[in-house]
Amino acid sequence: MSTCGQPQFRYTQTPSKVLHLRSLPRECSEEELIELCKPFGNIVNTKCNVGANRNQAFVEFSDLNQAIQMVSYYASSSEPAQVRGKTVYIQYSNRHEIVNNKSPDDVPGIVLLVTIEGVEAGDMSVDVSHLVFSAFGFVHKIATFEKADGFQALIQFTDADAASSTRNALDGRSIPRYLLPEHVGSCHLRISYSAHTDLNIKFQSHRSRDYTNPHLLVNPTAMEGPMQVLPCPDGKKKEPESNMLLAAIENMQYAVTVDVLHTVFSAFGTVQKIAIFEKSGGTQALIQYPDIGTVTVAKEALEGHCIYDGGYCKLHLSYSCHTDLNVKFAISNTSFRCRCQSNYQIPQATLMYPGNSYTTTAAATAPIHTGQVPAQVPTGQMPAWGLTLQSSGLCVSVPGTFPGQTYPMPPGPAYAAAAIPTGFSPYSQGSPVSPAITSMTMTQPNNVLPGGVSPTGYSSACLLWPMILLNSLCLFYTFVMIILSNV
DNA sequence: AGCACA
Repeated sequence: MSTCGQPQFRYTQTPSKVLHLRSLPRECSEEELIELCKPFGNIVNTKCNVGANRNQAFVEFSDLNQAIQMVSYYASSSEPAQVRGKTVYIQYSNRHEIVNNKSPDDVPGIVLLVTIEGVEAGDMSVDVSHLVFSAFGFVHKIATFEKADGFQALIQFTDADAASSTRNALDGRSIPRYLLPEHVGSCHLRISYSAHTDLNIKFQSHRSRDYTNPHLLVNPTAMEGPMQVLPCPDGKKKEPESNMLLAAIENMQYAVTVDVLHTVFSAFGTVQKIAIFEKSGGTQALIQYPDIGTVTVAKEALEGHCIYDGGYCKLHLSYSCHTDLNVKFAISNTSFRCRCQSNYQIPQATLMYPGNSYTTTAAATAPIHTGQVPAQVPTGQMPAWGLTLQSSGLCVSVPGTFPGQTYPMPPGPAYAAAAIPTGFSPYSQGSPVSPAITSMTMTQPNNVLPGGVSPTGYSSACLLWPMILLNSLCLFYTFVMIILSNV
């Protein structure tokens, strides 16, 4: 008959290492929850957004005493527990452990959630993400964002197969070092499925990309970067030596992309940043090297030369008065009409460089052996690692084709020699290209330059497919590098 | 503001 008349105490009687929190702000994140509770102990599990209003949560401490400390602290504190300034109420749960009976991580989908702890958003561009994840299928969309504990990206594939093989292959692995800034410590990928079914990318920007829609507008705010790198007024052009090369490109008969410039200028050392812009009716570019010496070498070697045979895209080089490009976002493709590239450490392929007697093998040399000035390489020589991957006999999915399909590596370099015409896009050299890719690209007469030389820059009329192919092949290299770096 | 498959 003891009618205590206070049924609410029922919930606070038995201590539990699981706490029940209510009156949380809407969409309260796990991070915010942990932030609130971690001063009292070790949190081993959480469950957020529960209840009809999704404003309740559970937090499980590793030890009962930790839960007791938290409850008793706020029971006697004059300051209530708060999240985003909203008072939350804490009590012991009537259960003793959190059961996450449906972990969303295990529900397959086409969108992967990728976390890289210790990597900040600025360290990992969308392009690098694209590079890494395209190895297993066509990446449709990418959205990146910064979390309290690191960098996260949502990667959308064509189908669940591509997503799952990517997850299986890359979860727990690391991104090749050369794709990230030097100061980055660990770069282990943690991959789970996202609950998203279709990412809604509104703009192409430094944080998000929709590769299925090349006509999507570039976020105007993201354009600030390239706008800030406009060169000095003409009068100030003749500045003392600097680590920045200003290139005026004359007779722009063919597209000159950051990829092309990167390939050309990487022959002399590591290219850190590239920006292309229009200036007084002409095209100019700024190429940033780590040091003045490299600029000097590149300037002397390339001054007056043409990127393409026949006097096309003639380079006029001078020292820029800038010392550091402020590039706020990076796009490695001209297809978005925003040609600006920062932290350009993506492996590129060989570019025929007529007008000079050698071929730059940027793929093999520039990103990996930084600062190296390669000796002259005979035209047509394969990048060293192209050979390596071919002889390794690995079976991988060839990007740019149907995801999930696997192709055995053709033995030896004969494949490339047989399939690829002279002067074809350098990406094909030393890389196993599916016949579908080869023929498709070859049927683009616009890609073939006088003298049989094909630029890596494509005519603007057919940007999408070449863009995908280029990126995909590039990514394929990266994927192999991931494998190699993990064996 | 009061206990769970989002």
